[in-house]
Amino acid sequence: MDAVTENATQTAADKDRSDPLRVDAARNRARVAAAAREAFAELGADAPMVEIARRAGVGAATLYRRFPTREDLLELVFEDRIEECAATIDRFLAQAATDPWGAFSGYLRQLFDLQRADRAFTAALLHSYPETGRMEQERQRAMAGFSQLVARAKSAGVVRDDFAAEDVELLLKAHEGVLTQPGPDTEASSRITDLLLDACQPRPAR
Amino acid sequence: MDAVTENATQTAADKDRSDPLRVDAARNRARVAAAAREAFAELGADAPMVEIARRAGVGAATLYRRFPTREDLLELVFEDRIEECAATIDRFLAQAATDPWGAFSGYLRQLFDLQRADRAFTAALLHSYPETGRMEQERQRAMAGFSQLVARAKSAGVVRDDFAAEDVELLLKAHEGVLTQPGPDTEASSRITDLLLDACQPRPAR
DNA sequence: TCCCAAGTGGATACCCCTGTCCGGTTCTTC
DNA sequence: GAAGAACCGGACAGGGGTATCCACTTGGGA
Repeated sequence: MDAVTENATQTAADKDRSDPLRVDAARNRARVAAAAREAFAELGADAPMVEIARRAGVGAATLYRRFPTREDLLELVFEDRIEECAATIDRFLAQAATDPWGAFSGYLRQLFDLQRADRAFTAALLHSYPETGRMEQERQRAMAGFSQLVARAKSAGVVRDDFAAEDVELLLKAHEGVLTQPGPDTEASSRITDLLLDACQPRPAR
Repeated sequence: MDAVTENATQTAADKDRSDPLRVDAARNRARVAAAAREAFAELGADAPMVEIARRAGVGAATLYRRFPTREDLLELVFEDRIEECAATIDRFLAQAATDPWGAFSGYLRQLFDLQRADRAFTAALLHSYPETGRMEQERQRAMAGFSQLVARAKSAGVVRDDFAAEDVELLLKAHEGVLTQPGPDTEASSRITDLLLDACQPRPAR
């Protein structure tokens, strides 16, 4: 664990507490966050809590004191990912004007890449958080951007008319299925990616 | 558990033993098999062994004596499913002559239906058993039949040229992903089914 | 420097699951 | 219908995970 991000970002997990953490507590909190990021990406959203504590070089109690539930930890980590999605959408929105299909497919491929790199990514995106934290906010921003991408692609006739922006959920789940099943080779992932993207295109008259 | 299938079919699990089971043992064995079928379909291939024993109204020891490993139990149950796949392929092969796309898509829809009805179905089909039991045999028969279906559909120009019969594995995994993720509604399943089938068709020139 | 609230981590209780042991029961054979 | 092999299932050991407790340590204000 070299070069740990020492800035302990205050999240919803302890938004209620007004007084700042003691320096050692803040350090441990950051370590736990980093370990969680790593463990979730590698092991999935159901990575053992003790494993996260172990990676952080911290006792289980310390972890639970700062993050009482798994959800608290997940939320912290997932915010990064969702934010990443929301951030990249802008780049592709710019592209959409001249290259609707490239923007549409490019963004989806980007999502699939993230998904492949992070075993917990799908859970992050699909887990609907009822509470309206930054998480949910960013998620909606990403969805709104994608909706525009879809609308542009549809009006250009490069995406099937009955495609809905919400279908992205379906595509992610499908890709997840390929990644999850035994033998999660990159080849299968890229193959299903191509198939799924093709499925988004207008159907040929038959 | 009414009207249990009392005929204790001898499977590979105890193919070595020559002398027949005692009647009470055979009865329990059949009960375990029925319970396993039910539990795997409902809970997935990782259904707890004790749960199966409980449903069978049998002690854990009895279950383990007859089926030392989970694989033995899975194999028994999966044989049914695979056999079902292999059996239905013939029906669609007949249809393929006059309606290549209908046969191709019909068979895949059939597979997806089975998958939806049985949470362990995908594991049954995708788990590659190295041993050449009846299981593997039937699986290859099903694959051979499907290959013919694919060949016929491709030569008729209704399935994309680069589609390989082995891609069915990919399609099943993708569908499984949609079923597995939270909110396994039938609607999502049929939506992804349509999308995946469309993806199998020849791509429009673009 | 001293003090104590904040913080820590190892120990622990509990739960769920797997797989085995063994004293008691039941089938089958003679 | 008695003997004994086959069989039964509750009890139990063991492994891994979650979450909590508590005696000890440490940071930072007075």
